[in-house]
Amino acid sequence: MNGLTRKEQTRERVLKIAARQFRQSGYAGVSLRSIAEEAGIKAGSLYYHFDSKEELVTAVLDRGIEVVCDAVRESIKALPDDASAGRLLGTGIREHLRTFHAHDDFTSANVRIFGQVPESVRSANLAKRKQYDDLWNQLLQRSMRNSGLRKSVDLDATRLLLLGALNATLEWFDPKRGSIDDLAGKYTDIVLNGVLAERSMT
Amino acid sequence: MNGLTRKEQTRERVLKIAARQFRQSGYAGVSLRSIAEEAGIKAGSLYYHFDSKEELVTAVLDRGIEVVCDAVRESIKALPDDASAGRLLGTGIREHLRTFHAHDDFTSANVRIFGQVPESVRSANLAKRKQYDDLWNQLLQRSMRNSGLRKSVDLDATRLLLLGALNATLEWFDPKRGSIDDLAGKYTDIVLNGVLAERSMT
DNA sequence: GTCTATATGGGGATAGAC
DNA sequence: GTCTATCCCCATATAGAC
Repeated sequence: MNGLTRKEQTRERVLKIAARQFRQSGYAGVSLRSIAEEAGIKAGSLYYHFDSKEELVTAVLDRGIEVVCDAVRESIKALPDDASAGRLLGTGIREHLRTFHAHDDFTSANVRIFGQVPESVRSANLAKRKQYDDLWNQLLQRSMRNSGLRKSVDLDATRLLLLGALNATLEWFDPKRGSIDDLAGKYTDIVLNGVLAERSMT
Repeated sequence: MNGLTRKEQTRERVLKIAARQFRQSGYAGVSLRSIAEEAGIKAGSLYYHFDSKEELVTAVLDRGIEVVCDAVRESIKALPDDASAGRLLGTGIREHLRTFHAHDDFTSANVRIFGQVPESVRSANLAKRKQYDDLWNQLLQRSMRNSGLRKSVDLDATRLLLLGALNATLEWFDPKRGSIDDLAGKYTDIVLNGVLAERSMT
């Protein structure tokens, strides 16, 4: 008993398989036949669970954002009001990476195929992406308000640099060659303190 | 006269069209018919220029790396031997972004579809990717040798963070809302100096 | 260099049986 | 819930005319 009806169980199994295949082969490179085959059913049966290929890929893309957005939001809530900029950003970075790689088929499918799905699918997912961007904007503004950040840094650029770097880890990270938390620590250190031996402000 | 034979001109036109379509629709989402149609020829005629779809996409992927690798290598060569870490990294970052966005259909196609092309195509392009990674490793080691970088920073992590962030700009950068050189300056400042108001080394 | 014609196989989606 | 059967369309690649 896991609280899911049989229908929900099958839907869940299909979603996971679809995410992995979309990640590996792209949106057009995956056929409903191949998803169904791996799920142990026939292609026509998928239409009992999803109205179309577009609805199926929409569910995959949405989950890729939701899991990370929810996890980061909750981890930040648990911090004290006066948490330092380093603590805020370190927590956000670590939690993003942890959740990202714990659901890597969904998150990677999102990052990889977002730009190649039909327009209606893309715009539906864009709303969720904006929510996650907003969460990071709040995080950065809170860090700035506490006088924790240099006043000359551009918060939009910081968010874009950071999330771009974090998302890119999906393309190379291998848990056999290092832990997620080590990686989070290194990335946090670089972004907080920079790589120069002696700062050279302009 | 641009020094290209008629055959080479057509091949060049086809490559540019293919790059844009692959970027937008993914590898499997692009048909030779649609490439040919946009190029003003018939699908069968493509086989006079390329042996297969795989050979065509290989040419697109390879150029996406080559243009950037060549540009960054040349820009670094022009620097004095004792160039500072800030100057070395600033130049590399700026030149990467400039070339990346000057050939964005090729570079974006590479970033987006590398993970979804047939294995033989991917491994052929991987050799070129390694060359570019090596170039950045040299750049970072030279910066470190000049005692320009903190000894505790992990150079592999720095390279991965940086190139990940730079590549991700393809997904959002809009020249109408800011210049490439401004962006390069902001990214360079963040990576060199960090975002914290006061450094907190661990 | 590009064309037309064709071989061969796979795609999303639907209808109705069970 | 899942099946089979089917509609209609599109894919890569080749052969040979021009």
